[in-house]
Amino acid sequence: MRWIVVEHRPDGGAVLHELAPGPARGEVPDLSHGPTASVPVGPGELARAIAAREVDRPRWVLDDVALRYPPLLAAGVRLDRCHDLRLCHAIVRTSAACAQSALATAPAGPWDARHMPEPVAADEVQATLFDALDAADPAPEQQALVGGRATRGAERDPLDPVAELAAQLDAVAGAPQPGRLQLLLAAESTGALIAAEMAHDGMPWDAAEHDRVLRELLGPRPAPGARPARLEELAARIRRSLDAPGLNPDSQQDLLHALRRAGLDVASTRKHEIAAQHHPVVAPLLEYKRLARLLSANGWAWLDTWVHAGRFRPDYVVGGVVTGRWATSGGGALQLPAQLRSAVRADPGWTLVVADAAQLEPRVLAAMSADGAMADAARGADLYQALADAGAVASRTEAKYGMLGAIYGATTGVSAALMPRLTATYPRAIGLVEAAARAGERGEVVSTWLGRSSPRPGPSWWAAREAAAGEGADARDVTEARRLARDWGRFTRNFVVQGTAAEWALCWLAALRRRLRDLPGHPHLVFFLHDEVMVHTPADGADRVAQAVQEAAGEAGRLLFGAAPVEFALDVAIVDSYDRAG
DNA sequence: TGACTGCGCGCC
DNA sequence: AGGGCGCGCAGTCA
Repeated sequence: MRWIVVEHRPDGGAVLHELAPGPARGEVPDLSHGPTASVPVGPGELARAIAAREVDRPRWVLDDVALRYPPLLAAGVRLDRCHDLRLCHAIVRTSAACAQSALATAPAGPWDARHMPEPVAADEVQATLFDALDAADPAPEQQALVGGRATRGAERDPLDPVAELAAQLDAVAGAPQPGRLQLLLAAESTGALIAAEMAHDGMPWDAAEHDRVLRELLGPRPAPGARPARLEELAARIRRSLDAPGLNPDSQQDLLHALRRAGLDVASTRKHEIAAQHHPVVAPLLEYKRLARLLSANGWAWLDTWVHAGRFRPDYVVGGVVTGRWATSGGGALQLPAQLRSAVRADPGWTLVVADAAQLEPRVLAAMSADGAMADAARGADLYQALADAGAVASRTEAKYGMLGAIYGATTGVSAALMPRLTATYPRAIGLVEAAARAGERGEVVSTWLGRSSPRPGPSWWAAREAAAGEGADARDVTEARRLARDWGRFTRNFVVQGTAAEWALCWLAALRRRLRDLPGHPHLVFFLHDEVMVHTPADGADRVAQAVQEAAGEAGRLLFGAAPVEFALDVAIVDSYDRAG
């Protein structure tokens, strides 16, 4: 495979560095003698120069796909493969598998910033770097690096993408299982391409249907800042039943006082606490909270801001969550409420293929722990039912609560009570999450299957630990330190499973994207959420897309776990609108 | 006025 | 209940 590093220049041009193919299977390039050729490309010619080379489907090495790819997409250029230096740097730098590498042990630099700095002339470099770097990352090391670019030509240029790639590949090569990290870096990078492509293509969104749903539930669209009729009506009923004429039900504080004055035994305005009361205010108040939430999170203002020309374009943030899940920085795409899914509607003549992985996290746990008994249960379409049928628990509901409790770290209630039985029946699976929890309680780093590592606890965590172990420690110090330790243990317990599930999902997505590319009619991904994908496709190609989704799930399982005997079952639906799925 | 925090909600 | 998020609001403080 060809690898081409794109070095962007401040003037909008670039230099394309061709790398020599590596010795084995051509996966990793040979960087020992630098690039084999370096071709300058003028401003305005970059998209064409890249498009011309894309016919060979090289791996494009970019400093920051989120920054560089959207302009290429706008110019009609799509990339098949890439390596995102910024995202991969973050993984390699924190991975326990690369802890001894030069990249991991170096001081923080520009590649540790949340966004890559725009390229600027040398005399402006310093200010830009400081702007881009996280405030939490102290400055002294930066000065040396920045100075290095301007004055010390012999040392590594901190913004040199070829040198950065070399450092990353070197760190990965030194890991105990380099193949896993290579897969993770490839999957993360493909994710960056997909996120940009989905933002470019947009999710089909029927604004008229959205407006219809809002009118039906809230009444006509009010003037800006005014309450819709239905909410105003409910507010009046709430004021009457609490005998609080001036009450603003949007104010938690006012509401709490009014509730208590009316004799309700509540300590907060939480939904569950209110629901447990017997009082005429309960029904209208719960309805008010439900509708007020819809209005503020996904009302007309949201529609105006996020939907244009029939497309919803959230800003996906690849690697935005410590576990490797994606985040979004706008539009709230991670929480599209069920009430509005009818607005996600395929174009005329097109349809939506919606697929989600059934019980992904317990299946991932079964595979990564190589727990034979649990893998047996994970061979069918309904893992929870299989756990119940195997006799580990009494019912499907218990199985579900028990597994979620095991993965999330339940300490009380029904779920915790199921743990002894689960531990006895699935010792390897439960042992894996328990070990991750114990490691976290000790402040150690844990890692996913492919090698993404958890962050360390912060200074206050260690301080509490010190205080509890010190001479003058009292019972409160000890209790507090134990609580913090258990909290962090629950985080690391969940990290290994959620993070590995995110890796499976990334591989699924990447495998699906490659298959879609070969199908007619340009079916394309329009949505991805943790364990769920949506493809917008010409209606007559939907069956083939559904088949591709299934094949991709199988491929993802094999990529991560080899021929592991775990089935990654999917629920697949071919629908005109999202509310018809699942 | 703007930055920040906590609350409450809803998604996986 | 227990993990991970984003967002809008209200309240606080500078």
